Amino acid sequence: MQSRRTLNHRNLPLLLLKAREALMETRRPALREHGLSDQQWRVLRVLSDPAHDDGLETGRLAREAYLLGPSLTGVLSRMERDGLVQRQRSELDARRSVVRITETGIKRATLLSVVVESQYGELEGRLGRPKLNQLYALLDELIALQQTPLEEEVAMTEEAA
Amino acid sequence: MQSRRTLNHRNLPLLLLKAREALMETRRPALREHGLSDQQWRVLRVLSDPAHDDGLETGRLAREAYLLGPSLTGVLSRMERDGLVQRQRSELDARRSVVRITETGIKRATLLSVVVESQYGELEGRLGRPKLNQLYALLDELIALQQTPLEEEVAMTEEAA
DNA sequence: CGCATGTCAGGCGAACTGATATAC
DNA sequence: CGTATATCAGTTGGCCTGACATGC
Repeated sequence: MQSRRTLNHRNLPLLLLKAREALMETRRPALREHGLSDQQWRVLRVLSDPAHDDGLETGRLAREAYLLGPSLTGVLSRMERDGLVQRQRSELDARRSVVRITETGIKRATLLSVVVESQYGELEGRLGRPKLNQLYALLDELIALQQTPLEEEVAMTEEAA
Repeated sequence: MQSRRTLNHRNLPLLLLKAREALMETRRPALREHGLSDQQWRVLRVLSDPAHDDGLETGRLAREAYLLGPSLTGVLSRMERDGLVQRQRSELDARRSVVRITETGIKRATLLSVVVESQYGELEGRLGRPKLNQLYALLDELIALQQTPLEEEVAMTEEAA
């Protein structure tokens, strides 16, 4: 017999949150020592890719750093205040804003990358490369799954298009 | 050759965040329709376990719902305002506060459980039970890992104890 | 007394919605 | 014209630290 109002499944979102927090617990102190919030580090990490040295539109940056537009605006103004990035209007399309990492930002990112990389090394050593890859794969699949709408909805969307 | 300031690993915390958000994207609308924040639902879910019908200390509740003490205080006062829970001082130990779910809270939780359960069913159907279990296991292991300090630190801690 | 428990106070960064300039 | 882009304005809920009252 089934007891009333019982949830039969494990709490997957909570499990994901805990796993993330478990990782961030070792990473956060390093970020904070260098004056970065979680979101600022996500942004800096994207911009520190040399491929973006010529700047990146905020729209694309928001997608890659997984932030909403208005949140990114706030994050960027704090980072600009701290000399980590620079913003300027695009010359080609004046609606767009382009963000570029500064030398200070590069130094900060380089420093932190070393720490983060070493923490990945530690993790790999403990969990093992195969399991880590397995985890990546499962997460990728889970994310892709949720982005695939149900069939009825797909049909409707395609009809509308 | 290695390019400068490159991060060689995938961004696992971000991946975990995206996976969580992917799940919550389908769950959140239901929560919001019933006037619950993510954290409120975590709390309600714990309290809706019939085993806690006689109340739960806020300390234990905080651990189980994965919230910090002061955050829980705020969450609970909003939930009390909305008639979902009741708080009262423990009679045995007047330092402690005991939270109990109300009838309204039970109804709300029961309703939402149905939705959430059906979403798990959907997920299982798409991802497959084996992979889901694999994911649980990997996340459990990851969480446990990070809770295990390094050996030196273990030694130091035990020495201190 | 020291210690544990919960709450309060206050500041903060970010989520989020809706409105607004701007320019394609 | 309508659409797209970024920002602004403002509210909110929660994180977090430090202090505090209370009672073990």
